[in-house]
Amino acid sequence: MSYDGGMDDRIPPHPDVRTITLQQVLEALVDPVRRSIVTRLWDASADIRCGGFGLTVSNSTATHHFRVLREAGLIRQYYVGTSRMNGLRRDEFEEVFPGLLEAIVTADRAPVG
Amino acid sequence: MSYDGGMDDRIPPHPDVRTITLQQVLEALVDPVRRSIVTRLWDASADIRCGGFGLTVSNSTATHHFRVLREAGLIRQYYVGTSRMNGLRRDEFEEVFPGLLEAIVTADRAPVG
DNA sequence: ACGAAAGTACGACCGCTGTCAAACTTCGAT
DNA sequence: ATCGAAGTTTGACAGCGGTCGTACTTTCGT
Repeated sequence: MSYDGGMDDRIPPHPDVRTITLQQVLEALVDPVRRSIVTRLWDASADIRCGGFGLTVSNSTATHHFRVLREAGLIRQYYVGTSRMNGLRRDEFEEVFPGLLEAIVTADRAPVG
Repeated sequence: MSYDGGMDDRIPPHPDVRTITLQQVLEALVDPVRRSIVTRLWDASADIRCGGFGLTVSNSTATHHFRVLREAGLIRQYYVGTSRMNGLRRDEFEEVFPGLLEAIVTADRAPVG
């Protein structure tokens, strides 16, 4: 079974959720920019295009961050026109690493008590 | 109030648990060696001295890892003779970042289903 | 008092990663 | 057909972080 949302050959394949390693996930989430992306997606009711996050880094750097998140199995990407959409693989992820994403998102939102 | 276990001036001060940042915690836990230390302490019923982990790195590297964990607020260190003991600051940590440590330890233990 | 045990401190090295600029691609609208 | 919008790719660069060896400190046991 495939885990790619749409069959758009412009997007490299998404990893099967069972091949995700904690190492990759932590390497992805240790970066503040990438963590902000995940947190935004966690709160969002709909998928968000790359340009819609208002990231403070250059386009090429943003592309890099999204790729790391995709390869870590955290987000799913697909094209709509010229926009690359990003969605959190929330439920799949929960099955493999229960509680992890929620704990990190919660921790990220509440830096001070 | 102080958070140092014993007043041994050989040990640098431990951070107050309220000053811990998620950034520091993730930077600490992204390293496999340090994660193995935390997992061992999570499972252990008693504190463990630095040499008791059987780390595959040199002594100076091990010292470095323990310092990162201490400064991130994850472990508490104190001397017993010439042995530096390490204990997980589990309950304090749970108050600040609920569910985080358990999620990571669980994820680390079950890489494959 | 002496030596071994357990770590620490200090530099040095090296690979990895986040960053950017510049050139390119692909699609949509005019 | 052309132009702009949205991202990607490539290459380069800089800084950080894990690693080690060596020298040092402190404590315990004899």
